[in-house]
Amino acid sequence: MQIGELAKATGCEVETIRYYEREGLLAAPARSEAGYRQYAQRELEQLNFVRHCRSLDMPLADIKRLAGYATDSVAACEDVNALVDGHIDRVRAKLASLRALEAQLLRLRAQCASARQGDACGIVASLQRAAHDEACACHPTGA
Amino acid sequence: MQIGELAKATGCEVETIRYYEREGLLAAPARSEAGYRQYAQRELEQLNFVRHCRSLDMPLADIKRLAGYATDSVAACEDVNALVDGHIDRVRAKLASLRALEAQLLRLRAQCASARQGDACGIVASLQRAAHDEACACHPTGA
DNA sequence: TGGGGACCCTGTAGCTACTATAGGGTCAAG
DNA sequence: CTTGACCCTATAGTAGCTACAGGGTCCCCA
Repeated sequence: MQIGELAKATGCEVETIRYYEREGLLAAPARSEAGYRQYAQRELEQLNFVRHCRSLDMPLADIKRLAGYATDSVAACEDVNALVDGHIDRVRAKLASLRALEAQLLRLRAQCASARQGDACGIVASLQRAAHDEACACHPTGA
Repeated sequence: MQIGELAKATGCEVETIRYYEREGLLAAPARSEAGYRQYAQRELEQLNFVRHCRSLDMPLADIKRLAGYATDSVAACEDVNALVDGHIDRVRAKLASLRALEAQLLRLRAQCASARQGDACGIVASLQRAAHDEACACHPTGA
């Protein structure tokens, strides 16, 4: 299998495959006489493993470690769990901050008309006021 | 005000301030004889505006446009709303994908013991099985 | 046999929003 | 006159790709 076929089979761009190889996530494959990469079923599975982990948004470094455990998985349970738990924590933290962000943006969005100053859009006015108030809080005598 | 004081006043790193200036988010300030940047209240507010928008996770390009509307805000309402709405959409899409991701990760986490194969951690086994199944689906005759 | 198009190769630069150096100059205190 | 804190520019690094540039290979069709 050439790299293009592997790309089609996995839904992964050719450049991305070469990138994974450079980064050590995929073993360097056999080469044809002309220097073309030659892949077999094994490498297809390896790449699918990586893509599956990436679809779970795991960082490449974590995937590298997981792949290591895949060949030597005895007693790696604790490490694997720690890794997955850490990832879950990160996802949850991001979720919490995005939820707060959404609420803030919706509040801001509602300012368009309600905080309008003359012809100026209330959103911009609101953002400016916040910046001004913070500036005054920093330099109480400066205003 | 020197750049260090501005940094302290806004909670923004000195390098970040210089970066914003390079990127055109902050106007180039006056300079002392020695070439030191000299900031006034106006620039403090400008930077607070940027930081406030960044705390809403707006991309720098959006902030640049918003800052433009701040000085010329008449009739910009539609553009501002489109910009904010677009950002809200992005945040919501990210939220949805993160929620799905969290659920997937929790399912995966539960595999540790339940999908265990011999001594191997069930999480790794589960990821490997997924990769294998996808590989077989791609090449039904190849397995 | 020659030409074209599809594929492959390496190496490097770009993206976001910073952060962190390297290598220098300036300024005020002691 | 030195020390230390500050400032300057320019460049490289971060994550995970993506997109070239500039070349080689392969295979088909006439």
